[in-house]
Amino acid sequence: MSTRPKRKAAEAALIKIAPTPAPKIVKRTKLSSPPSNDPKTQRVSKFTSQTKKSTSPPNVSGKAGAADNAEDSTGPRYWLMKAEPETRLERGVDVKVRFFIDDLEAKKTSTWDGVRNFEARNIMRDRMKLGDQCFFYHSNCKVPGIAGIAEVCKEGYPDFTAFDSAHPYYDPKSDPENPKWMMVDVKFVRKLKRFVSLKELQSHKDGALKDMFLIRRGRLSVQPVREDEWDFILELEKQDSDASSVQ
DNA sequence: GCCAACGTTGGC
DNA sequence: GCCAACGTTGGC
Repeated sequence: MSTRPKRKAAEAALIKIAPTPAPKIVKRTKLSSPPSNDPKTQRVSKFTSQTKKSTSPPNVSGKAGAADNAEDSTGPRYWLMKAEPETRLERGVDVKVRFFIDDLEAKKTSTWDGVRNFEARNIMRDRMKLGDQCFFYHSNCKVPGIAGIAEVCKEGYPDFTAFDSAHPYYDPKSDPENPKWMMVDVKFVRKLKRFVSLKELQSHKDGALKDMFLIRRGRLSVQPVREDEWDFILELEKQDSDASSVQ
């Protein structure tokens, strides 16, 4: 997270956090993801975009856009969350926000902190529900792509890393009384049998994945995945990588 | 490391 | 509320 809020700073966070003051929040598990945009962008789709459980209020702000996935009321809903598996320097300092599928597997669950983009925040705050399935995507690395699957195990709540001035994802504009940033917790489900790279996904950009958010608007760090896209990608997973392309 | 795309900020 | 300047994301 850190400045760029991207993904998983969590770990880093942990690392750093631990030592830091962060008092109130005890639980930080860690992970984070990136941020992204805001409300205006959203588009409602034909699917309904409402969240299903009535739990959450319709936020005005946002729904995520895109075609949204599934979100609707029934059935499982799907998302894609980006994590950065490689270390990244910020202002010359290793911010240690790196987080990848093996880290989640080892930890079992993690916070998805560090997202500093309104649209992504709105998705986590309003639309991600317990049990929703998420592709765990590796970004900003040599071979970007989908590495595994996670599941939402705690719905939106304040991202406490924003309150900690010692944390790389600190945001002075967010305070506990009026949190600006939200996160969810996810748990490890499984790694894909083989890594499905962005390149491979892009090879279907004129076909089954032509509307996929990742392809159309790559920058959003937490984004919806339609059920048909989800299923298609799981079918790709079953094929030989050779068959398709990409490694 | 480059750079295009795009989100955010802030003046007006 | 528009829009230009600026900053970030993230693939390559």
